[in-house]
Amino acid sequence: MQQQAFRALADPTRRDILVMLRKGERNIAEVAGQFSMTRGAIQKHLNILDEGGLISTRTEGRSRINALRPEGMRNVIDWFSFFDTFWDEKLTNLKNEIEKEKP
Amino acid sequence: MQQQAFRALADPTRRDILVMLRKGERNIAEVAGQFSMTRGAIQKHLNILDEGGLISTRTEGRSRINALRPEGMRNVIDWFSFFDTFWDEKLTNLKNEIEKEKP
DNA sequence: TTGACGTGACACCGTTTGGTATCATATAGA
DNA sequence: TCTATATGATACCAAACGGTGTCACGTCAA
Repeated sequence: MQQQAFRALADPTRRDILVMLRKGERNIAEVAGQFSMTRGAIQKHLNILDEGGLISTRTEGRSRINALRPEGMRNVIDWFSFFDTFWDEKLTNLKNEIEKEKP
Repeated sequence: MQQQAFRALADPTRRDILVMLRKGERNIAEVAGQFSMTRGAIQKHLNILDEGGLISTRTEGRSRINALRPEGMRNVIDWFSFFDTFWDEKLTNLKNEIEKEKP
């Protein structure tokens, strides 16, 4: 799953989608409207983001709503904590803060 | 360059190499010795990590020494600061701490 | 100088990825 | 019901990627 998250983040379009979703949830067509790319391509990107746990999706009528999933980023942050003691401390603290903020 | 860093992090072998380099710098053969993969493949991975700014390399005699480059991670952390205010504050503080630690 | 060693640079191959086009399904609304 | 809309699924293509093998070059040591 962590691997899926890193893979999802490797594509610039997908990172742009995440930045876009920061402003609020969107269905596939709305996301696709912001990119010069077909809906099919955007849908694939959204699927990959979902597999990486970076977004959550739910179906509402005939729309599929995509929303940011901040705790999915924890999988990425987790990895960074492998580094030296300095990083480890800083990132562990950060993770704890994120935990506390979760609803 | 930020894109190169994300791309470099997308491969599990490359992430393992970074974790390995945490223990100290290594030449190509030494890195390759830890993986069931040819030296050529490892060399390619090291090149990609270098392009992403995640490691630094220097030639010493006939050896090429690869070392972790923690500030290269900043390019990645920078991107995460695009998210919400909470994340922005936490990560900005983290970045500042890293800045202070730089020699 | 000779030879072993570490590396850089290619060429090559199979697989994956990014993107498009197309068809099928399901839902909202007149 | 009929129609337009939003999506899911699939096939397909070109390009990029992961990995191997090979050869040439520079460096260290005898």
